Amino acid sequence: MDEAPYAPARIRQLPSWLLGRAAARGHQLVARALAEEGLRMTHHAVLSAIAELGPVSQAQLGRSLRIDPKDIVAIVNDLQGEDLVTRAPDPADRRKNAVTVSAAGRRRLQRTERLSDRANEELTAALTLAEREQLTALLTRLIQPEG
Amino acid sequence: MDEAPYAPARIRQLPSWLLGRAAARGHQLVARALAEEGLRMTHHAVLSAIAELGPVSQAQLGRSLRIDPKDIVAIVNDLQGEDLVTRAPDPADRRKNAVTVSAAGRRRLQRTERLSDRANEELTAALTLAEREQLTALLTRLIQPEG
DNA sequence: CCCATCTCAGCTTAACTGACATTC
DNA sequence: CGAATGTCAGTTCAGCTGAGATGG
Repeated sequence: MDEAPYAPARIRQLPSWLLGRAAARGHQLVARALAEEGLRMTHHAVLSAIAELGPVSQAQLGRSLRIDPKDIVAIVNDLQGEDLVTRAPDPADRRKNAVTVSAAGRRRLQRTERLSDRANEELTAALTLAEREQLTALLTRLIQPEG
Repeated sequence: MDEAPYAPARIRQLPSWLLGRAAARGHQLVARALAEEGLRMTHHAVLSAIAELGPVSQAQLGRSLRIDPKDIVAIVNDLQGEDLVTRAPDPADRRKNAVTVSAAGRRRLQRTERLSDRANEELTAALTLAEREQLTALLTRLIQPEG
């Protein structure tokens, strides 16, 4: 019974299943690496986006990263609690918050980016450089709403 | 401020991030499709694996699908509660349960497989057939422990 | 004795739903 | 008025940890 084949053929071919397993492995690798700096994967992504997009509204952050804007609230709360970002009312549109990375945030980001890069390198260790680029391109098209 | 570029470049290139977003989209599509038949994605995968691997132990199911054997317990409980599978002690090794799909399980599986296939087709609609095969191959190698 | 299998209780993260006040 | 933004409370699913009982 235990000599059964490696993986059931039906399931093994489903993109949704493969994506789920691969994402789980990736999340595990990256999350463990980032835990060293006390950030979760989503927090690191949001912090990185804030650093890159300059003063940015929370709604815009959600659209950029395809994260529910409601979840951005809690994440920015956490980042602000560690003084990694600042949240100020946008003078031009008082509904919005202008979120900006702090100096401490940039320093932390520098370290977490190194850890994240290393974990992603480990995740794709089985692939050649060209294959990694292929994978990136395919996944990017997969998550675009419009082809 | 809201004219910021589509996605932050730093994050957009990380395999772990792309996998997470793509998996989230795939899970949403498939889960909603399967909800029509009252099965969750993991339940459908386990049911499919049981049907394919014949009488199989829970530990073997976990290894095949890369699911924690402890989570298999609850899933098989649910499937058994709906009479989709039977769980009998393995006479050859009394530690094990021999899990088998029932007639009702096969009927349900037939319907959920159609729904699942349709959702996966929708998930990969932006890719050509060759690209889908490429993606499947790359992801498969990504989740293999060895090379 | 060591190892594998199964079960249980509980936790964490990520993502989602619904409702609501504020502002454009 | 309708639409967008931000906040709050609660829910679901997947995956994980630790502990323990049984059997090979």
